Amino acid sequence: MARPRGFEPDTALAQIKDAFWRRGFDATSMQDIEAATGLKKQSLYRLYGDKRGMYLKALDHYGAHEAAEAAALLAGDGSAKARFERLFTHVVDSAVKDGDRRGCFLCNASIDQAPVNDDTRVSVARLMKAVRDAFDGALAASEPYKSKSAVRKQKAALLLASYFGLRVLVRAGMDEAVLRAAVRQAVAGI
Amino acid sequence: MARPRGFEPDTALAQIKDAFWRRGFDATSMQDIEAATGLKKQSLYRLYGDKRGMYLKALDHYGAHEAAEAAALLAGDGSAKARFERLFTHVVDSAVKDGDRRGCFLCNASIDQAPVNDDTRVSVARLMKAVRDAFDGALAASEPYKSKSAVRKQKAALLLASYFGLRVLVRAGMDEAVLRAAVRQAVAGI
DNA sequence: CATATTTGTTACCGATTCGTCCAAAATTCA
DNA sequence: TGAATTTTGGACGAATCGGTAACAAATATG
Repeated sequence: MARPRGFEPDTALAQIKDAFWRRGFDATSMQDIEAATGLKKQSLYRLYGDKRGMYLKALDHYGAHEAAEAAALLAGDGSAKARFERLFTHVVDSAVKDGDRRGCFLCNASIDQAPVNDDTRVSVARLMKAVRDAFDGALAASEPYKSKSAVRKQKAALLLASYFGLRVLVRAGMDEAVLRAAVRQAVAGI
Repeated sequence: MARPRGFEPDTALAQIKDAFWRRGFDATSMQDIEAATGLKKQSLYRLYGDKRGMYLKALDHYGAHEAAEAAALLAGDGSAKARFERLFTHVVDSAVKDGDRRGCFLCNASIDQAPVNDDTRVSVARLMKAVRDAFDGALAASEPYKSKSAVRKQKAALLLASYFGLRVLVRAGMDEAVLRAAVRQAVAGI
């Protein structure tokens, strides 16, 4: 009894996410979002609320897909070292081979929106915690990290910093040589 | 034969830098800059050109001061490990004790402006190269890095990533425990 | 003192922003 | 067919944006 929706809300949200991911919150106008989705503002506002709502939903979408995919790479089989090598190499490969220089949406949001918007800050904190847990879990796959939680915490902290830093370097356009070197050294220390 | 300037251009630029540092390029309006400096737009435009010019000059100011100060910490005396411990500990201390959660301006610029603005991208690349050189130089203070440039390059790459990642975590509001742990593990690997 | 030049202040410009409102067209189900 | 609901489209508004022009105040030099 009602006209059916002419598009898929989830793929539209994925397109919104991509727009925010590339250019950040402020530099992405509603016009940009209309162009990215092929929809009109009316439909967008009705479905996702205001621009901030779209951004937060896009961030959640990132957590449910890209971040979860990364967590899956860490949760696979193999030693702790093998798991992190998988993740870090994947990051550099997609940057170099696919030319994906968007970096990490969570990382981008941490820098340009978390400090100025409360809702974004709590979303970022929540997603960050999930990433930390995934890192911790992957380390716990091998000794001595499995039994020694203190050294595991410390190692996980450095891996977390290295991971985000790597993705900053990717977005900054750093040369492949440096990215590869960082990955090699990071996994060598596990 | 002309009226003298009623303010100090360098301190005004430092205030402009602080504003952009905190909120990024887009979220910082000319009104914000007026408030930060206590000057009127006319004086600002006359002295620094347009908003983008102010941003680029602020970025340079960061390179000449904060980044140079960090390089000085690395260029002091002591072993390579001691030098990086100095730098990394300083980062965490200023975040925790002084409550400075602005993060790294160069890192912030890499994420929110370098991908969308050419001038910013070249400035970022230039500053990033200076940081890399400083890291490489500090590593070369100790063996085996002094003689083995291959392992030095690799180690420097990870330290660079760890450094930027650490500063992202700072801006994201990460707990002191994690920051300290990352620093301990980072210097332990030197 | 007078003139020249820079600074500081106010007003204003056109463009763009996000968001709302309203009406017409489209489409499915009763 | 008619009722319900969505999409589309434009118009609109209030606010803010970056940037410019014009004018008054101040000061150094002649």
